[in-house]
Amino acid sequence: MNNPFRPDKTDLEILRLLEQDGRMPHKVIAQHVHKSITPIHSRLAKLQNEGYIRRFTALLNPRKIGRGLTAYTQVILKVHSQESLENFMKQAEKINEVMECYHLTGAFDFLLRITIRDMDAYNELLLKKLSNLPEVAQMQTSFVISEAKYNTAYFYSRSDE
Amino acid sequence: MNNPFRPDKTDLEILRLLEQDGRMPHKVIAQHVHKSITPIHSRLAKLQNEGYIRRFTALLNPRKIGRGLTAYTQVILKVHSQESLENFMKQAEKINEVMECYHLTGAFDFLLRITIRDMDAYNELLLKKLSNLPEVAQMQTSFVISEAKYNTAYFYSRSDE
DNA sequence: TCTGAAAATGAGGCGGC
DNA sequence: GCCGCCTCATTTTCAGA
Repeated sequence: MNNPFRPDKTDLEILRLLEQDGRMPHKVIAQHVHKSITPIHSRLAKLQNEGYIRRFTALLNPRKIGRGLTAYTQVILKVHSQESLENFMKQAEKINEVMECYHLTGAFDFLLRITIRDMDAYNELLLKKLSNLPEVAQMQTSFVISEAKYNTAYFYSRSDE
Repeated sequence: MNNPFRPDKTDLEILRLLEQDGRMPHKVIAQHVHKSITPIHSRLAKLQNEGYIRRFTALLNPRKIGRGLTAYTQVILKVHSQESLENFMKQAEKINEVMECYHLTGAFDFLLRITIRDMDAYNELLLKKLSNLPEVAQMQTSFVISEAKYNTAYFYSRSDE
């Protein structure tokens, strides 16, 4: 009954390998962890059921698909009521160019990661959408000059180019 | 010879589907785009060769694997020479907890995304590694209270929970 | 470039240890 | 909880239009 699942070393190694290559065959994983395919299969099912793996995905190259400009925008709200916070988050989520939105401690309230084609497109986004968000008191935007590191793998530090 | 590859609508749809599910079978993709399996296979090979797909990966749940705390740290350097910038980037890349590092326009120089177990672990990281980076003049850190949106898919806005 | 089909490889299920 | 075998699904290659 009360048997909380805790991944062992083999489970963590499976996660590490799948972070490196989400399509690695079970056979290859099995060789790495010195087991047969069957336990890989059952462990993987368990890891997914327990929510260790959010999803499998293909990471694309934003430059190639017209999203070459990345902006980080700091937002300060006028009012910090629950309603105001929730409204802002709801609006931000709906904007496709906003890839990430975090509520933060510190000098400002929210940090947005925005990816978009170019500065002209950003200008349009700013005029048509961002500047119309009613909860916002101040916004300050910085643009990414270069990406020194971008890594989604917790168990394996790898800088994708 | 000079025949630059430009993805057509079918290619973009394949990318969109693989962003949603990096393990979607070619057969299922084929049904979505009303083609047979063979062209899916060859188009996918081309998209990978041309660098449209960076890689396939499993996105993990950071809370489950002891990386429940996320920090965004703004860094200002003392000196802005090429050497100083490059040294800082090299050092930042080497720190496993630094998942992303960007050189930015604006009021500060770099933005770091740091994921780590908890505040005690952050304290240790700060004392042992971050505060020893010689190029740094100022650092200001904000911690993530909540993640309103986290999306890696450019063609399909989806907020992962 | 596509369709259709064959060959090779991988995934998922079952009994036994 | 693991192994080996079996069956089914998927991937990859190939002939032809």
